[in-house]
Amino acid sequence: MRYPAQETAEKHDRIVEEASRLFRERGFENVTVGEVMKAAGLTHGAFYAHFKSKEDLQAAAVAYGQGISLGSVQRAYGKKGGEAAYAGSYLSPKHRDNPGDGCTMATLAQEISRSTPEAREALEKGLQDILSAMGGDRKDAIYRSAAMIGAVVLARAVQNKPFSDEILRSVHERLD
Amino acid sequence: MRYPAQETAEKHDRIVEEASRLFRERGFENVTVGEVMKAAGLTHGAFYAHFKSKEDLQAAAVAYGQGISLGSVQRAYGKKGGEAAYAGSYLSPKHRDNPGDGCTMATLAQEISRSTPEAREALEKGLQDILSAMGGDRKDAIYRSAAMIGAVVLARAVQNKPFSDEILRSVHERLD
DNA sequence: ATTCATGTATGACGATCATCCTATTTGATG
DNA sequence: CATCAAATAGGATGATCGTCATACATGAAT
Repeated sequence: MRYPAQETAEKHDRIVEEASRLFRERGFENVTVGEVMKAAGLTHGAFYAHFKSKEDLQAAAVAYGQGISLGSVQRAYGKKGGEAAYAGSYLSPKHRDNPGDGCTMATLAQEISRSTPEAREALEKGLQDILSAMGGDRKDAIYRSAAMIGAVVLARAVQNKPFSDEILRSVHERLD
Repeated sequence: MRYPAQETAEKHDRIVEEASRLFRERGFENVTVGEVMKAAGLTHGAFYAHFKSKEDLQAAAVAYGQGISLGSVQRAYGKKGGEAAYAGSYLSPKHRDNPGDGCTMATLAQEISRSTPEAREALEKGLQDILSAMGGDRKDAIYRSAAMIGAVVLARAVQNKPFSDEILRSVHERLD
């Protein structure tokens, strides 16, 4: 590599980060390669020097997003009462209202289901890692994850704010 | 109307039904207006005699799908042990493997979140109706719905079959 | 300093798709 | 039977977007 290897790697990472954020905000289909590159401070033509295809980027963005989520879980569960604290922040209006900065599964899981094996693999590995990090009974971890994801998905789909808040609160109460 | 009103209405319904099925199978963005019309036995040109736009059709398809789901809930909860029976069928491999014939929220909720107010309204009304039909404690109905939807979403996203089955089973056990 | 593989920018291509246009067909109505 | 609004078919249009081609810039290696 004649370009500084480090800078290239940083640009690569920035593309993935911006893609991950944009995808979570608007879904894979509603974000163009050009937008991602612009957000990363480059033009669309340079994209294919970094990724084989948009689908390739999608898989990388899912893996990145799952990594961020895993970090959140590890950080929360590392402290006392982490399980409750994690549920509290996951089921917060803040998380609901900021999908671009939140859980990848709660924004993209359905689209990923219909996506490439690579993207699905990235989701799956992330989920397994998260379940491990949650520790305790595995069935419990699965159940809690499903309930939290379902709650945020519904809370985001609903337009009526009180109803949306009610969904978050109801599931939160049942998980304590 | 010079065309038989009944036949026209039936065609209208068939378009919505086929659209609902196709959208649930592949998502809004991956189904074209032409495909829907073909599935309904018509050509793409006739579409705009029935709907204002594709978005209009999406909202109608969501409303239709939610209506079907409401019927399922009402039918199950009308019998003794209906709550358990409903969870059993919702969390079944059959439901997971046939999204085109299943719950609209479990396939399209995330896309609907980013869709028109009309589509979101259709989801929201359907959810409220379903929660009412589930009866009992409303908080309980909400949390059961969130957990079931989250479970199916995750079970569909995951590629490893045993893991996918495990997700369905784990959530099912916790709901009994 | 010269070289040259790696990145980057700009523009173009080709495919897809929602939507519109126009001509044609249908059958209820009078 | 004649009429004509409603419905349909088939094609055209215009926009979007992933991807590629070409030319240029960069700076590590020699």
